[in-house]
Amino acid sequence: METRTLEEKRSATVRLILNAATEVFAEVGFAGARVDDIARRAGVNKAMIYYRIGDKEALYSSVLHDVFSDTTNRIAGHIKKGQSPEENLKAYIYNMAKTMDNHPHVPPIMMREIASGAGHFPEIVINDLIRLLDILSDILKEGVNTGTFIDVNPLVIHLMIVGAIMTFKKVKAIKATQERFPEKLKEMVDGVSKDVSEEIMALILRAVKN
Amino acid sequence: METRTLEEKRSATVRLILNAATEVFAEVGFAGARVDDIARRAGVNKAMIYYRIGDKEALYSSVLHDVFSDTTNRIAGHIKKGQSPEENLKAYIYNMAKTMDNHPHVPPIMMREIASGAGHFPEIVINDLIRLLDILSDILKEGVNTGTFIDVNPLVIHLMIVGAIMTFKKVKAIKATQERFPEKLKEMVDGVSKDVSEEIMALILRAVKN
Amino acid sequence: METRTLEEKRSATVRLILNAATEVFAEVGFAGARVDDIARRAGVNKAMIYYRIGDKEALYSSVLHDVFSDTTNRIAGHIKKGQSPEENLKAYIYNMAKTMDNHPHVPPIMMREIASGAGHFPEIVINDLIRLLDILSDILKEGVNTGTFIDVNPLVIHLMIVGAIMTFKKVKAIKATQERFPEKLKEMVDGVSKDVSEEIMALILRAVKN
Amino acid sequence: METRTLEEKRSATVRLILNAATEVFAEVGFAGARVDDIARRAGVNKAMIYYRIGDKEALYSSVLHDVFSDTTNRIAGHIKKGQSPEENLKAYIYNMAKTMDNHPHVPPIMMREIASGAGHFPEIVINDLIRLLDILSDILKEGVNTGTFIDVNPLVIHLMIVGAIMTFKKVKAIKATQERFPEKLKEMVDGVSKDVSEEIMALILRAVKN
DNA sequence: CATGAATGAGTTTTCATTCAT
DNA sequence: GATGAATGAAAACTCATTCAT
Repeated sequence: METRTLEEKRSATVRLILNAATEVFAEVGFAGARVDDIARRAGVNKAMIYYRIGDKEALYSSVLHDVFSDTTNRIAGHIKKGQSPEENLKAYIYNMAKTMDNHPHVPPIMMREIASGAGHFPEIVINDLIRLLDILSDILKEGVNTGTFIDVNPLVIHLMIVGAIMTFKKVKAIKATQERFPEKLKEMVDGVSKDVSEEIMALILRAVKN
Repeated sequence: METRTLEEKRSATVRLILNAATEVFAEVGFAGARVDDIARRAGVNKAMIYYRIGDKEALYSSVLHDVFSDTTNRIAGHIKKGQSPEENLKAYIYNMAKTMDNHPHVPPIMMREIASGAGHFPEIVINDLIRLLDILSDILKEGVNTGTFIDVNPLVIHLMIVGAIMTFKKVKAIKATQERFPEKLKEMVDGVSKDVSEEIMALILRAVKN
Repeated sequence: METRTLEEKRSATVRLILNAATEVFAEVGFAGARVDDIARRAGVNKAMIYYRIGDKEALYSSVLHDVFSDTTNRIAGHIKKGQSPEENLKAYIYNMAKTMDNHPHVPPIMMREIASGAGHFPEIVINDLIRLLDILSDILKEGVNTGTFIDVNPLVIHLMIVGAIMTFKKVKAIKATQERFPEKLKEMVDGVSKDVSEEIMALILRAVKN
Repeated sequence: METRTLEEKRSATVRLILNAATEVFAEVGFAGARVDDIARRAGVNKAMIYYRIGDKEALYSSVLHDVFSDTTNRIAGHIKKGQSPEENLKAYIYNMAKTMDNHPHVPPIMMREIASGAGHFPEIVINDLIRLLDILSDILKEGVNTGTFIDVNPLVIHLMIVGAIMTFKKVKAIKATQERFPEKLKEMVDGVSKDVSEEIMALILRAVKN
């Protein structure tokens, strides 16, 4: 006796598919993913994927778009004109880390995308990423203007931040899963207070502060 | 007129296979790689791969081992007791970047490995990585002892360095290939003087120096 | 403001479906036809086809029946007792050609049906065809009786007529569509005065006239 | 202990595939054919078809080429300069019929090809057909020059011949298979002395002779 | 040693058909 | 009556791996 409209029903199905696909693509990448597997996890018929979204590539694009589109919005929303460059930089890093906490699929998908030359990235996702870099660039520029920051390349800063967060979170996840995780590494991972973002924030600020 | 021994011929064949396989795995990952393709690029018969090395997984392990084994040695060789922590940290970063220049396949393979939970990493490679972290850890510790550095987590530092280098080099490579590369990004990439390692060295030093 | 009765509405829908189906079956044959495609072209919901007509085979039968039923009537109506055998034979050929002009889907459907062993032809259609041959047979017999024609097999005559008309019309249609249509063929097609039926009429008459 | 060379083995496999494919395409057309079925009939692994020939379309093209290429050669070989136009026209018709006897798959394949707009015909096959028409055209022209024939369109003549032979042979084949074959038609088919080619030869000659 | 032939077991994709509303 | 959602079954196609020579 569910009283959902057709529209609701459809988008619910699409949601199930995208979520399952995101999971699978994050775990094993595009080539490693099995459409069968995605359908099973989504609890829908395999043909439904083709009916609603399209072939495997279209599905992957949808996932990329779905996953990255709001990431940028989320971060952009926390950067404010009134705040000091230092506060904004902190917000940038903090929200980046938070987004990756909430969307644990983003790091692996992103890493693989970069690894394979970003060939799958749809225009729109690229634009999101650029918007993100623009935001960081503005923060850094303002910092330079106010004499707070030294002049640094925003891309390098971004990569240091993201590279560290992304990989750290992934390594931590691996640690949680694998029993044969080396003791030495374990210590290092645990050695990080509360959250990496704190540590990274501190380091990046030291690096760029005048 | 061939004056090569069988042994030489064999290892030459193995070399061809490993090189081709490294290329392919770097480009498209394990799941995306086609044994056919590897054989074709190596210029050897496909059955030869099975005869000499084994199945696809064995081939991948061989590649991982082949690719990572000397990376650590190379870096370790440049860290010297007599040098100041600052100089050693610089050497660490510089040689990391250099290694990735010489082995452009390392970044993508590594990124994908981390993305997929490092399930393929053979023990020996893990050990290499730990040895690397140990080296960095020692450098940082000595820096703390001599009052040069503040106390930071070596893993986070490592990831900031490697994440930035790896991704930057890959982004640069993408820029070189894709024509539809966005203008904004192009500027940022080109904005980096000569080599990223310089920029990163400077930033990391500022971050950790007391 | 619709003033159509339900009955009218229904038959209008059925008409849309049959027309679309005829088109599609003519273009790509039974196996090549997609129910989806037929529904889309008809502008009706796919389920409607099943509701109103039945499965794909039932649809095909309906189309065959729909397409062939009046063909015979049309031709039969033009053959008259009072006319000379020669005039009747001309009428036979002329109306055959005319029918195929008005029902351009008949030739391809018929050709394919024959090609695949006429397994789909419903009894009623077969009977129509036989009635047609009977008509021709009568014309030829009367011609023999009046000393006008020599004794020939009506089936062979029919096939010569129909084979030529059918294929010629199809080749002409192909010429109109394909740009890479060979020059030589183009000339031959254009070499035919006004209508093939004229040419064929003349030839067949020469062939059978005493 | 078969002592065939690799080359022989390969072409034997290709032969098996092409023969099976020809059969199946002739029976059910391109869209109706199942690659699985073709492989089964050929007694080879399905993957072999893709390995040796390519996808279903490539297979179909190969079949068309295989089937039509020697048809033309066969007919061309029987047309001689020294012979009278009348003899050559007879040879044309006779050998056309004979070829279709030996290659019973040609008629249905051709009929379906024409029905679907000859979209699959590879250039080379089209050229074969044109060569055939050229031959007929030359025969007819010479007949006109020597005063033997009236001036007629070779394409129409060709279609009358081929349409009649093709369809007659197919109808005869259907008669042999189907038990519910109508009595009337049966008589007409049986009414044809020995071979249709005789009947057609006579009729066409009457039609074109001066 | 080396290689081309061959294949079993998937994997992606399509499509006629049914169902729930 | 009509329609969009959904699916089972099958079809096309791929690929790691083995085999015979």
